[in-house]
Amino acid sequence: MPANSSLDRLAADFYAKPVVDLAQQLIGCGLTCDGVGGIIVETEAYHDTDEACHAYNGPTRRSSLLFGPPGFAYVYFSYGMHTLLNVVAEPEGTGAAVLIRAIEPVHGIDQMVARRERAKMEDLCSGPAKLTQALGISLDLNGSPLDTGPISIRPGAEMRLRAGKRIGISKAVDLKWRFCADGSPYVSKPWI
DNA sequence: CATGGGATTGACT
DNA sequence: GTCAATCCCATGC
Repeated sequence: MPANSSLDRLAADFYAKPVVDLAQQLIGCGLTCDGVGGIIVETEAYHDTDEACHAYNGPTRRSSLLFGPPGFAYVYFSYGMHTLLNVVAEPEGTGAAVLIRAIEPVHGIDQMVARRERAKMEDLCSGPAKLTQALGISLDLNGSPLDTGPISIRPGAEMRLRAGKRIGISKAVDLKWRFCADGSPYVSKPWI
């Protein structure tokens, strides 16, 4: 099987399920961009019924992608210097996405280290903006399809999960919509 | 057209 | 624990 084949990727309809379920099922899956990546160990769910979600106020130019068909990358730019990777979830018409917060580095570690010079292994991808930097994911990948584009997600082993509150948001902070692989050292820091 | 906020990180006290 | 950096986009005049 070629390293970047689309045949073993998750099919687009895999993402057409409730976003909170998808967020848990993506833990343990493989995420790569142009062959560089690793195992997803931390995610958060966002839904248009949820105040903290960009889709909360209905489709706009930025968020309309979230209401489209599932299985696409939604790349969002924040704080003037950081890009965050999301996966569009739920059937077309529902605005929802899973934020990929951390991965365990596996493939192309040399490239990741080169892109993030001062990083140690545990810090390479332990945060949503670190991960996009290490994989070379930028805003021009916004809207790219996960089943054929440079970003790919493949099924992986099931893992023990922990759930907790989401991080870095000011609204709907009590929802337990953050998930991570239990005991992984590659998860982003603050754990409630 | 001007303004303000944000799903973060890294450096410093 | 606190704080600045810095840009896209939604909102409002």
